[in-house]
Amino acid sequence: MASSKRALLIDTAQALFYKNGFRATGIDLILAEAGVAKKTLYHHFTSKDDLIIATLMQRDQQLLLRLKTDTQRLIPVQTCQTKLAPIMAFFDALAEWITSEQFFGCMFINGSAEYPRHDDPIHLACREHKLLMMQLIESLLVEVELSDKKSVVRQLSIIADGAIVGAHTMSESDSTRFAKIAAQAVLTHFCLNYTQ
Amino acid sequence: MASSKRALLIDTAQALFYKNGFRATGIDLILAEAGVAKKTLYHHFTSKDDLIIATLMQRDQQLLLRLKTDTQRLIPVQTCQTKLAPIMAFFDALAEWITSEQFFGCMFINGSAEYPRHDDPIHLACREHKLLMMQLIESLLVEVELSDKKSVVRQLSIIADGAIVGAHTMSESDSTRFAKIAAQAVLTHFCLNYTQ
DNA sequence: AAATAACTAGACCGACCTGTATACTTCTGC
DNA sequence: GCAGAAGTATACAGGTCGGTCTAGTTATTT
Repeated sequence: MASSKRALLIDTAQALFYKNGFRATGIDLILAEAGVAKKTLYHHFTSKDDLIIATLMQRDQQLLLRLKTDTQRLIPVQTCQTKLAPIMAFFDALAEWITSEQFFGCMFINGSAEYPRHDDPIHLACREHKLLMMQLIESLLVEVELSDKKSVVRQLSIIADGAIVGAHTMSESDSTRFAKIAAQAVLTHFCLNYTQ
Repeated sequence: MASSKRALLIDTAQALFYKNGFRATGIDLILAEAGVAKKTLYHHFTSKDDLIIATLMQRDQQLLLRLKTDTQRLIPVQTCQTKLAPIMAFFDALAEWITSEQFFGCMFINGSAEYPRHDDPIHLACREHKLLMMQLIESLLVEVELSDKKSVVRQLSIIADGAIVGAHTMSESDSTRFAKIAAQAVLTHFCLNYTQ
């Protein structure tokens, strides 16, 4: 195995950063939790910020993969029109994630909150994830005929983010239910071939 | 004046916390910026967390007042149905705030991100603000006949939060435009007496 | 005018932070 | 089997953190 320690460090850091925040989580805690020497960390990463970005990149891939997989699994159980099933299933996948045991909001929204400067590499990494999330939403709308697809993608992205924030900030895990309803309303409004 | 220093400290802290984050902003920087002695800070506040909460409470009042005022001002220029004008004006007020010079997201979303534990006093203060925000949205819907008002309030609240997050995390200030469109779609869908 | 409250300036504390250096050990590829 | 990479353990540097303390100064109130 090339560098299992590197992977172990990222996994440990991810759990701690997500649960407690980036600035609140010290290097020493990560090292103690992972059982790894400090020298090893700085062998694989140039700085804490570098570790944060690597953590965000892994989280990005894992979360998108999870949402994609869960969405596909949930498409068949949708009761709506076939072409809308993928995007509706996406909101169910979102609900599963949000109501799962370990949910502390979106790591990327949290990251951009802790590193507010728009030119900060960490902030930019968070932005990158949100762009990929929008691409995922767009990919689930390929079969849907919309009067303005770009606009609908933006609207659904906003609704998804709002649901995540609502669930975390207000500790109300049922926000995805309302997000799905809002998404349906948007799709009804802009779908050219919609049948209730 | 009872305690101008206390007000000065809160004002200074608010600007710095908002721009740079809570944990990233040290007590010493606030004191230097405000030109106030450390002893004075700990005369008015028991701890940094106490100052943070006082800051959040002031911010809560100021932001809600600003949004209420701006909403009232923007009601007359709405082109939609009269009864929907208040809530539509709210999304324009949101847009004015988001596109204003100094915007670093929602201080309460950021706060709950930095203090993720749901029982943390700071997290709870952020939650409180979001509840008041929902009350504001609800108050703008009094004249609107809706099939399920509670549900619509939640949906609009989610859309508003999504717009704020989108503007900050993705650095795209036009998110409120799409939020307003989504809000219109939701209202169209649930409004009993809607006419386009 | 006296007393009390609010304030300044700055030293200081212990804890914690990121990151580096030293010295040694284990693993791994050729 | 040996060289080099990757690892451990730990001390340490240099700084910042929140918070306390002392001592003296200004304001306010009665």
